[in-house]
Formats: sequence, structure tokens, C-alpha cells
Amino acid sequence: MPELPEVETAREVIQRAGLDHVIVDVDDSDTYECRPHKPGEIRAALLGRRLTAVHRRGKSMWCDTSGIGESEPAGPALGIHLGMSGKIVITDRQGNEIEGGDYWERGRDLGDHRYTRFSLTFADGGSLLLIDPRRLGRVRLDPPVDVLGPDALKITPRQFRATFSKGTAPVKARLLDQHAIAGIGNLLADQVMWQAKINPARPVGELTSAEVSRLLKAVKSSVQSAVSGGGVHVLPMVAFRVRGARCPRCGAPMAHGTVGGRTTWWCSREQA
DNA sequence: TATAGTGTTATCGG
DNA sequence: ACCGATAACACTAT
Repeated sequence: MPELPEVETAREVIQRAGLDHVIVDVDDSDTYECRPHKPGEIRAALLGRRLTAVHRRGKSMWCDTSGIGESEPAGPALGIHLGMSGKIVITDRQGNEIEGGDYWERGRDLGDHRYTRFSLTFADGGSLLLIDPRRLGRVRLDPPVDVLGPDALKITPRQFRATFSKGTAPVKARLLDQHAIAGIGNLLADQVMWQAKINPARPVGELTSAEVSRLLKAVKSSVQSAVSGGGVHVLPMVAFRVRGARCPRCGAPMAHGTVGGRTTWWCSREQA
């Protein structure tokens, strides 16, 4: 389920198969997924336009849209957030998946479109679907992207240091704060802190300079490897978030509890 | 049947 | 005003 790497995969799906088709229908009738818009608002704004580019910052995506005719002004951006369970699927005119599919469902639910909460239909008969069982995803026009912190893949050492140099929040809470750094979710956060050997509950203001450096290095390498691998499930720590697990580095028992409001696993020895 | 959950945000208290 | 903790959101899986 979506953290930055999965969202990047979804972005690539749209980039490969969702751009440049004229939009001939929009189903925006799901009032939860399309909040704060009323049914029909997004539809009216997009009919006759094309998606021309797709961007991502952290876990948020947005598509630029074309004018309706030649030399008409561009339309609003279409923002998409996958929430906890969303995925993007592109189908052909027969409704068969040509992009998306099981890219993080690992073989399950392929072709199961029961939970489609938003869709675009293109002039060629194909469609873009947002499938989201839990309905915590969001689709909206001109989403406020500026409130997000720097993308985790692009954050500079200077920006990172500023974010992790002061405050009393647990390191984990700060890693999850999308205003501070965008894209890290619960699993990536645990992986990052395990790799950097830092206790998740440490107040950020108490981190040494060396620890902040290790943290930054761990963020970059974890996020990059998860993006390359196609999702957070390729991260080593994910497999050790189970009762009775032992640290794959030192063999000590993995501890778990709640930090920053989320279930957290850490090595009882190296991250004491 | 009860509970946890890979995300975000409004609200409350210090 | 800032900072951090918590509940709520809607639904599925275990």
C-alpha cells in the first residue's frame, strides 16, 4: 500500500498510458473520494480536456490538463492521493487492464474493479480508474501541494538538517510529518531508523550531528531502493515486523510499540 | 465478533 | 502562535 515508492509507480502508470487522450466522461459521484467537490464539479472541469503531464511530490500526484480547444487556456490540475489502499489502473476499451494491475497487490485482486471510486473515460474507449477499498484516497482539482515538505528523494542535506535539529517530537513522528519531509510512511520510517540505528522515540532535538547524517543517508538509500524494487515490500525490515522476530543484523529480539501514533518495530539492542 | 491498519487532518491541550 | 498527541475518517483482513 502506498508510500512514496508505490505512488511513483502509479505516476509512471499514468505517464505511460494515461496522457494525451481526450476525456469524454468522468465519474466523480463518490462524495468521499472527491471531497470537497460536489458530484459533477470535477466532471464539468475536465470534459474535453486531456491529461498532459503527471507529477509527484511525496505521496501526492497531480496531472496537468490541456485547454478544451486549440490555443485555449490550460485547465485545472487534477490531484490524486491514494490514501491507505488506493491504486491506479488503466484499461483498454474492453475493460482489460493494460497498466497497473497487481503492482502492489502481489497477484491478489487483479481485475477486481469493485472498489473503483473515480474514473476517467477516454475517447478511445479506455479508462483511468482509481480503485480504493478504504476510501481514504482523495481526488480534487488544483490540490494544495505547497504545504508539503521537500520530496524525500530530493531533500537537500541543509533542508534535512534544519528539519531534524530542533523540537521534542520523536524522530519517527518527524519522519512521518509530510509538512517536514514528504513521502515517508510507516514502513519506510521503521526501515530508515533501523538502518541508521536510532531509537524511534528519541526527541529530534537531541540527535547528534552524526545521527542526523546517518538518518539522511538511510532515508536516501531506503527510498531509492524501494522505488527501484517497485514498493516498500522489498525493504528488509518489513519482513521482521512480526511477533517473535529477531534483528537480522544482531539477532536481538525486535521490540514493538506505538510511537508517533503508529505501530513501530525496532531492534531492542541496536536501537535501544 | 473484535481489533488493527502501509494515510491525512481537524481538534484539543500545553 | 507553535508543538505535539489523539480521534476520526471508511472499510477490509485477520
